[in-house]
Amino acid sequence: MSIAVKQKQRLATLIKDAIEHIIRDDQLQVADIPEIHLETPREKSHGDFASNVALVLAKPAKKSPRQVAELIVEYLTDQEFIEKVDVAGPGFINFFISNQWLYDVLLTIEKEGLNYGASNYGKGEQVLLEFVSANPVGPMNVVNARAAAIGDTLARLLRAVGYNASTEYYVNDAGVQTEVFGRSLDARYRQLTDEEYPFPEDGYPGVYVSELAQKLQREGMDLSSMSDAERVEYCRTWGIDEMVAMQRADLVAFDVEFDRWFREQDLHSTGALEAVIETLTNSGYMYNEEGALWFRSTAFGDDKDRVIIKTDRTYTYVTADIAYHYDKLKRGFTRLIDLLGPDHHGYIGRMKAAVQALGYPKDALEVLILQYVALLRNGQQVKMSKRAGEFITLRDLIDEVGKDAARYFFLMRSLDSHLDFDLTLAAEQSSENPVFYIQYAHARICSILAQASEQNVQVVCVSEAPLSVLNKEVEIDLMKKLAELPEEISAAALYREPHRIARYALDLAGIFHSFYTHCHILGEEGNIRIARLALVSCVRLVLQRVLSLLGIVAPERM
RNA sequence: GCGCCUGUAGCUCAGCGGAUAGAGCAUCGGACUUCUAAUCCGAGUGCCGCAGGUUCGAUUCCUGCCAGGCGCGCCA
Repeated sequence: MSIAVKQKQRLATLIKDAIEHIIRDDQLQVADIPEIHLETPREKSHGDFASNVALVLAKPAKKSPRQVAELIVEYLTDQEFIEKVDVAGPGFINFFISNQWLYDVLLTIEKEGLNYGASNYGKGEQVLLEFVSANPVGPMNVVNARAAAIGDTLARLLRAVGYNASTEYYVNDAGVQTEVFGRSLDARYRQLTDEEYPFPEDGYPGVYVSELAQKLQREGMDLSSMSDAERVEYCRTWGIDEMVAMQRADLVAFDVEFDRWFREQDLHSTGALEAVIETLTNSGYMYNEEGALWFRSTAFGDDKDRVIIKTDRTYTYVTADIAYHYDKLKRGFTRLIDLLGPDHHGYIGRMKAAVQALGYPKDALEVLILQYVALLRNGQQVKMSKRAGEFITLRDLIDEVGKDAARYFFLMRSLDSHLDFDLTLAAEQSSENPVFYIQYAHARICSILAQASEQNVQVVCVSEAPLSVLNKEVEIDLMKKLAELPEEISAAALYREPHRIARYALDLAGIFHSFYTHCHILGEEGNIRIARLALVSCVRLVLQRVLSLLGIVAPERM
């Protein structure tokens, strides 16, 4: 349990004891005591922690909130660590407590190091996080890039709170689009020797297909002796393997590595679709109508039933997706998280229905919807046309603004937010760019610590440092911020809100920069210097911790 | 028509049941003989889309409406 949470519990217990005592003395008539909730007020004059119990208790007690608050304060047993208790505003009880807990935070950070803030909420539960899963017939776009950053950091967060999280990329290598892709590649290949050769009307227009054709000419098999069908099939499989390899390489450059790349084709070749259809049929959720086989997803709240086998006896894409999710569940994952684009929200109902029809609980599947990204350059929206094959890819983004800035910009907003990504700002290496602001804080600390060691300044471990000299306002602010991290990590992981960590990093860097200006370290002597060195080394560890959760480099020099 | 997301400072967005609604950018004015000025300090700005409801208390929860984005196939 984090130090901050411990303080809250300590105070909550005191309050509860006081209320019980008040009831025993018949000063207050209430049926039961509400849950005592302690919060950290944003306003410093409201103390270190505050409680609203009196406001909640006022009505059942038929007294004014302030009267209740006064009564509680009166009954609080004296504690050494409590310096002052106020009743303020409409009836809040504000606690001012001694700084010892903040020094304990520093000790904890030193002890836990880069694991600071970890917990065991997940208790090792097996979670499978699926994200990106872009079609292997084209480069990844900016929504895929956003999904990559969010999904990857979410996985890191889930691991930090004790889940056994795996990541997976589903490769749609079996659909009709892959056949179109095969024909497109074949046509471009033929055009290398025959300029007149026609390009399919429904073909993929992007230049990457032509580039792939040139690579095929250099490295692939000789296609001249093949039949038309053989050529297209070869182009399809060879081309998709190439595309997948490219996607994987781009994601690696983005510091996103998947535990597994799952091929849809494997479901088809192992008979997984037939198997899942049989399972659903045996459970009574399938019926024939108008020459097609339907899944009664409305039995679980979906808008309409879904076709599983079309009249032409082929499967719909939903069929493979159901088989895929069944496969995930059978592998022992008790919670599946899918991170999808906004155009897939209609898909939630049918997949949740499928999971239930297969005998698993409804919330075994959790679908997170990511909203769109608009790219801005010099204040103008960047126009993209998928038809013309003109759009900014993940690779372009990394080349233009760098991996760290790109990840930060995707992670700084909530999933629900329609993100405006300002390329000009992200590429800027200046104070306006939040990424550099955070990294600069880290570099500054490294510089101080390096100079301390050059100058043979005594650096002791936190447990031996005279921490009680850390009592200036900005020092307290800094330690309080450090104390918040464990709760921030839990909230970010459990509510699937990675942007909390991006914001936390920015806040922490801001307080550090202010501290840096107001409090010198190497220029000071004795206890102050020793204690501040201990403090900044803790700040450095925490910055490293949050940057690594965000997948952003913590540079030693800038 | 139905569904999802959004509407908060000039701009981009936090906050999502509590006390005087915040941050960055933009604007203006200060601070480098001392650990990196990629920094700091100060200044001001808000019918929290509109209207009801729940509550001791609503930007936060509920309902309706308005506006914007995106979906709604025996496509994937």
